[in-house]
Amino acid sequence: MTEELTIGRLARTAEVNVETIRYYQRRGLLDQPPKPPSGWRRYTGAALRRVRFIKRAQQLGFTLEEIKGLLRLDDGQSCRETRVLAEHKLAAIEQRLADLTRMRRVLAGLIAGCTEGRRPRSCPIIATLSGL
Amino acid sequence: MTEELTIGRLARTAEVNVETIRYYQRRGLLDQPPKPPSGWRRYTGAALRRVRFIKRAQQLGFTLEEIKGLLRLDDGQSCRETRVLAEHKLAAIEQRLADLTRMRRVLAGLIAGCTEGRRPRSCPIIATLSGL
DNA sequence: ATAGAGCCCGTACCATGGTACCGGATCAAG
DNA sequence: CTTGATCCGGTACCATGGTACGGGCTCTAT
Repeated sequence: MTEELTIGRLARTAEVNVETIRYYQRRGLLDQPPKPPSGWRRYTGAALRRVRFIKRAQQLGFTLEEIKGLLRLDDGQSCRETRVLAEHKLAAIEQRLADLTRMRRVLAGLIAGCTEGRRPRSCPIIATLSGL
Repeated sequence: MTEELTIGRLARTAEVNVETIRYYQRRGLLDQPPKPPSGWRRYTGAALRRVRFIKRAQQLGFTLEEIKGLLRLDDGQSCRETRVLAEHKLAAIEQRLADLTRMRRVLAGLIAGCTEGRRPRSCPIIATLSGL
């Protein structure tokens, strides 16, 4: 019953468009379940989890190609290769974290400055950001 | 001399394509300096700083439209409006930081698990990521 | 058993952020 | 004063990540 996932249900549950599911299948990020000789395809909870993973990874800045790479690791049993890839991703994430942290500090400082009622000649945001 | 920035020099210095400079001008993110009656346009250090700012903001996940919004704040003297926009950006950044931090924790844990030489039936990365 | 919602498959279209290419003008070095 | 690099302006094209649509088939609820 929980397994009565048609493509539409799957899409609604994962909060994506049906077309997006099909697109992921075309892109090879998602298996297309076999089609019963005449009828509708049925998807499992695994497909749902996979779609959710794709969306989450995307929000973190991974491209579909990168995500495909991550997913492929599951099939190949090369744990070492997986680890290397994961380490690369980790390094990338840490770089992004550092950048964002810097940006946050600058923005928070600017907002504080504005709030204090200082009345700079021009808003300091661009001046400051331009020279991070 | 430092101001002898033709579009090509500007692009090379900012490490972007000449076409990208033109594109930013078309999109209204960058002013096109006046063209001397017959000759090449000259850019100032301000343009260089602006291009660098755009690239940095992009790396942090801002779209060109959003960046345009940030830059427009400089012209309008509405410090209050600026602050509100900056606060929105700050909130967005903090959300991204939280997501990335979570991702980092998960990835680091997985890598540690792999490194320990545990020999799981299948690489645990996808299984784990799918259920963040 | 029939209406209407939902699936299937293929193809076309869209927004974003660029890149490439063109013919012609301009500049700078030798 | 020529030659090769670069600029100008315009238009065309590209990759990514979808979204829309249309004609036909399948389910399910009444």
